[in-house]
Amino acid sequence: MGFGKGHHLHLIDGSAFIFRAYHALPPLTRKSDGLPIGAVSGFCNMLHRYVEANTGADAPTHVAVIFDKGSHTFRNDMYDQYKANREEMPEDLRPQIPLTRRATEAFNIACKELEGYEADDIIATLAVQAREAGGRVTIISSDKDLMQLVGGGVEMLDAMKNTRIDREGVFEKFGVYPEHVVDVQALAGDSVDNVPGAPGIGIKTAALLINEYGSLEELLDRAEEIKQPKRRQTLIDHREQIELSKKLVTLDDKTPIDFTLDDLEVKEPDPEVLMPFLTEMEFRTLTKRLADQLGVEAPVIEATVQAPGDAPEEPETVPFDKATYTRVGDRDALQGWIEKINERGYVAVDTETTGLNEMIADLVGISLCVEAGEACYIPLTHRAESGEGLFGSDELAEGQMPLDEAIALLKPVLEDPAVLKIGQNMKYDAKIFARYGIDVAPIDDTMLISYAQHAGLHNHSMDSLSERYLGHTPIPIKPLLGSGKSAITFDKVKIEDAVAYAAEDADITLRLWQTLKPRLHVAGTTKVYERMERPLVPVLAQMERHGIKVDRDTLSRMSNAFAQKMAGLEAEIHELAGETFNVGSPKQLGEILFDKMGLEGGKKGKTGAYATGADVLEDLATTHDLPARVLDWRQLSKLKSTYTDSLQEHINPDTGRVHTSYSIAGANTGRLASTDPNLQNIPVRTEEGRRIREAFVAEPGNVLVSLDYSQIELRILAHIAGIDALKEAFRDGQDIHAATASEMFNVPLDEMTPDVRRQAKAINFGVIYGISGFGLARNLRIPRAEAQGFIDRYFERFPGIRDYMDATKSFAKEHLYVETLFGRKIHTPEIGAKGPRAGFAQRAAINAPIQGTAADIIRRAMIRMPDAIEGKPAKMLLQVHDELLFEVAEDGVDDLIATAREVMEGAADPAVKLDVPLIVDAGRGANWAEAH
DNA sequence: CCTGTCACG
DNA sequence: GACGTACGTGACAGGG
Repeated sequence: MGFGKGHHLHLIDGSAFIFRAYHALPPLTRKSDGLPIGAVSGFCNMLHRYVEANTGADAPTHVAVIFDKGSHTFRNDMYDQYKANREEMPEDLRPQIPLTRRATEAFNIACKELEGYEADDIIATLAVQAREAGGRVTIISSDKDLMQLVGGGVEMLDAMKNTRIDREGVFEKFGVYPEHVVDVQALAGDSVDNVPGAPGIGIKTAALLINEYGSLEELLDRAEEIKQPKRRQTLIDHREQIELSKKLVTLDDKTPIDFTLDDLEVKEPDPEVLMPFLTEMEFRTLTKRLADQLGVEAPVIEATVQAPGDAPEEPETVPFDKATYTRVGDRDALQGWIEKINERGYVAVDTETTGLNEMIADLVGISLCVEAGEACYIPLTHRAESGEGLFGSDELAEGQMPLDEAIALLKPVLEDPAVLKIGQNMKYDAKIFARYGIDVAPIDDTMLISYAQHAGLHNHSMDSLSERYLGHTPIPIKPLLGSGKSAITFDKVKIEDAVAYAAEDADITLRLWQTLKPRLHVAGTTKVYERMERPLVPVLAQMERHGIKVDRDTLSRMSNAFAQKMAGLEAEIHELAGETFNVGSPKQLGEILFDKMGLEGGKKGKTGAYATGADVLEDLATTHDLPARVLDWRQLSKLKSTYTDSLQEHINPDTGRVHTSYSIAGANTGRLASTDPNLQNIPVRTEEGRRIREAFVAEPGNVLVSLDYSQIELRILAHIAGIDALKEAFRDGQDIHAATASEMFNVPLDEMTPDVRRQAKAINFGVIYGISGFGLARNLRIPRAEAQGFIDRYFERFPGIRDYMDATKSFAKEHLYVETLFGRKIHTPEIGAKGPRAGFAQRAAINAPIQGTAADIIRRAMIRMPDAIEGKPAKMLLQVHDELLFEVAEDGVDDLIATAREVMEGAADPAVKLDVPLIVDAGRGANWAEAH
């Protein structure tokens, strides 16, 4: 007999249960592996309580838990801003979503969802069907959007407050009966779902109007009759928006569900299914309680003990074994993996490519891992082994699915907001995927998770993390690719070998994630990771992909000019030396200078060679021509080889631009590092070098705009050390070095000489670096005693600086790390060292919070920048520690400068309230030399 | 592969 | 009292 009179259907709003459970409980994790499990635990308890409470006379005959599915629904097609202001799902909730489905099934309760529809629509469909069949319906939810369904046997139940809502209850809430709820909602809008409604009209006014005119349509048709002029105009002006709002809030009660009410009949839980699930989740109390109630033996849950603090975990229970890795060669196999991934809610991903430069390298294959030891490799463009000839075959190897097909299948998962993609250095993989039209999100990155908790302790490469935390040495790539001239690219690797290598990388990545992610919390750097490391990945990927235009002809002309000058200098040098030798060889040069010419001051280093650094040559240059020529030659040689020659090699043939790569976890202090090429050390200090920046240009119709923080590290020092005199000088906008000099030497500002100012400037910088008399003496080329005198006077005038330095050193000694204002931790394991290393470690500890805080601030600015400049004709191209470089359409320059400056100057807010203002200077021009 | 040198903040 | 010493990076050339 089908559902009908006398039957009672309960419809549970699954998402509401999940969020309530998530927010009600602390972030519990599963003991054995650290999987976040709090929401699942709360969800199960709520289900259990629900079952217990519904066994009496009024028990339902049918029940289902309804979930949302997919983030894109028909409402997004109508209105792209629908629910656009929703906050992203919390990171630790995401992997729990699939588990709540399993929990529902484990309790033997029907669990329903439908792609492209919200849970509310399915609830509406079922409620209407049940009502028409003559049955009763209780919707267990407090969502006001569902109130339009109430009436004719349909009621709502707020499980938290245990209150039932009938027609009168709806009237209390909305001022209208259920049939007019959508009219009121259409007018009032909904800020939670981002439904616009009519501006200035809330629920009260909306109900008043609907009650007066009878319906929304009537109201809109007769809007002219409304007496209040403002209200009248609003309704006339926003008619379309109101009608759209009504469509958005109206539930679809005709969703194409593939089951009937009869499928939802209440069933007893099956202990054979429920117990194993609860055991797997390691819910001790609930397992025991339900075992008692169901009259079965409670299964034993191993009491695993989590390793304390930072001690390495117990060795992995699942050994690494390449035999467990599978090769995915066709559509069906890949679809199987995608199902597994969707079920899990997370997946470790790794790409194999033809090279290390992600702007050029092509995709060769993809590996996936969902569980320790369960990984696969999808070969895509491996070449067939060549029968003869020296060059590999151009033919594709057998047994690979077409690249396009794999991309099309994987795109929805890799872009699914409900599936977390885990990688080691995800920026690389994300850039590769971006070139194939996939925008990978959301992500986690094991390299950054490690960096956020262990900067300064060890590096964060997969090899060292695997050794350290998994006790496993990954398969080296060298034997597969060879080295030197005979090296091959990954597409020439035998697929069999590639499976073992690539799948293992994904396997390791997943295990590292399981091990390291829960420890972020222990280290207290979760916020650092989530707000300052991970969000930077897409921002940098975008900047790197965009690149900066570099004019080859300019560089080439400079190279030629440098070569000519160098040849001239070389001839002179040989002439002066009386013989020819390699000017570029410090060893040969040393012998010429100190042995042959017999100059004074030759010091041999630990290798036995004379030191010939710039400082040595500069001393000699006062009395001899040869070292002076060598200094000139060296400068030109540096400019030519490092810049004018090699930058040309880095111009990408496809884009005509230079694409650097930033390493996020490269510098211990939180700074970025730029490689291949390094665009953070383009010359600027000498006129000759600065001209290289003329080759960095904007596209026609655009200009380059440079914004840089003025004296950011000194400002941070003033704040952290609490130096009132410095803070005031900054607040008054004074020349800080002159102000320092005035304070130190009792010279009025208007009598300041450039030389006194220069000395104060050197001291200011010295302080940031952890000043020493020797270092300052060398920098200023003054006697050491004099330098020490300066430092003593400085500390006398600014005693807070010495206090800061002492406090930082003792903090480092006690904790073995120091911290930035934003909570970034930089470990200082050498702080207790004896001998010369002690000094190094102490100065690094003093410098790290200052340099690191500045790095944090510009990171925060960069993370906010894409949203701030969205829609503007501007692109962020480069970061140089305290500078951001943009390429901007000519008519958008002023706007960009205003916007970007606001973001940069406000980047510390609201996390940290600085006592000194942050000031950003701006410049613009056709090239980087002009803009800087 | 290591060292010295030098470019940047 | 002696010991070395400014902080953080990356690229290139020479030389084993």
